[in-house]
Amino acid sequence: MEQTVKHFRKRDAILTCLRSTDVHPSADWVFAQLKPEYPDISLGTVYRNLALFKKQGLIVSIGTVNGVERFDGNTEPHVHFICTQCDDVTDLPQMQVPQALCSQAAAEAGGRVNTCHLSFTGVCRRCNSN
Amino acid sequence: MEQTVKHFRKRDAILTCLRSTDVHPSADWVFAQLKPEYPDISLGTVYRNLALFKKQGLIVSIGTVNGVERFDGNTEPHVHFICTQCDDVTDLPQMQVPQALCSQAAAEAGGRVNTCHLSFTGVCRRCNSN
DNA sequence: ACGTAAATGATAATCATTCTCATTTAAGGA
DNA sequence: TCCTTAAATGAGAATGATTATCATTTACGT
Repeated sequence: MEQTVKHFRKRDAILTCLRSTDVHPSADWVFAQLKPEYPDISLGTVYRNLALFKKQGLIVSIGTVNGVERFDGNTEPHVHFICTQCDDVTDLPQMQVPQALCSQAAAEAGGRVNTCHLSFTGVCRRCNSN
Repeated sequence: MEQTVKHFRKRDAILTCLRSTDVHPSADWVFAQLKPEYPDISLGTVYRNLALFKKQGLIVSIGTVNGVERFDGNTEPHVHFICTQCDDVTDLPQMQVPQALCSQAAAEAGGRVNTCHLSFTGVCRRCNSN
C-alpha cells in the first residue's frame, strides 16, 4: 500500500494542488508549484492528469484567460470575477449562479443542459488602486 | 469616394460578416466566408481586424470553444448556449443577463466591473436527437 | 520473480494566434 | 497630375499553449 501511494504520488499531488488553492490555476502554474517537491515532474504529466480529472468530473475548466486554460478544484457552481489587467480569477461566493434557469435554458435550447457559467470581467481592487 | 470604399473593402466585409450571422464565428470561419468574394484575403487580415473591432467595441469575444476564440457582432448582453458536441453557439434571447448584479459584483470584487457573461453548456437539439 | 498494463519524462508535432516586413493602396498637398 | 506619407494588406515566419508519440519506468496480480 505504501507502493500504491507512490504510484499515484504525482497524480495525487496535482489534484491536491488544485483543491488547495483558490487562484484557479493554469497547467503551467500547477507545474511550477509541484516542481520543487517533484523535480522530475513533466509538464505533460500535468496536462494529462488535468484532462483526466476534468473528464472524471473531479475538477472543472473555467475557460481560458488570455489564451490559457484555467481550472478549478471547486466543482460547486459559483460565480467568478476575472481581472482583465492581471488575469487573476477570484470567486464571488456571495453571488448565486442561476441554476434554476437551467431548465429554462434547456427548454429554449431544445437539448440537454449540463453546466451554467456566470462570470464578470473588470479590474480588481488591487489593479484599480495602482 | 469610390477609392475610399475600396480602401476598407475587406475591413468592412469582415465587420459586415460578423454582423450578419448568428453562428458566433471564429476567425477561420470568417476567413472561409470571405475567401470566395475576396480570393486574395489573408487570414492575418481577419485576425488583425477582429482584434481592432474588439478593441473598438464594435464586436465582442464570447470566449474560446474547443481552443478557438469565438466572436459576436451583437454587442448587447445576452445569454449563450454552447453545444459541447458540435461546438455550435446559439443565443438564448428569452433569457436575461443579470446586469443588475454588476454593481453587486463590483462591491464584492472591490474594483470595477465591465462585462457580465452568462452561458450554458450542454447538447443541442440536433446533436441530442442523433 | 514475471508479465502486463498503466504512468511518466522527454521531446516532437500540432494548431491557433501573433509578429515581421516588404508591398500595395489611398488620401492630401504641391 | 505627381509625390509624399501613413495606413492596410499578404505572405510567411515565429510564438506559445496544448497534445501526441514513444521508450522507459513503475507497481500490481499471478
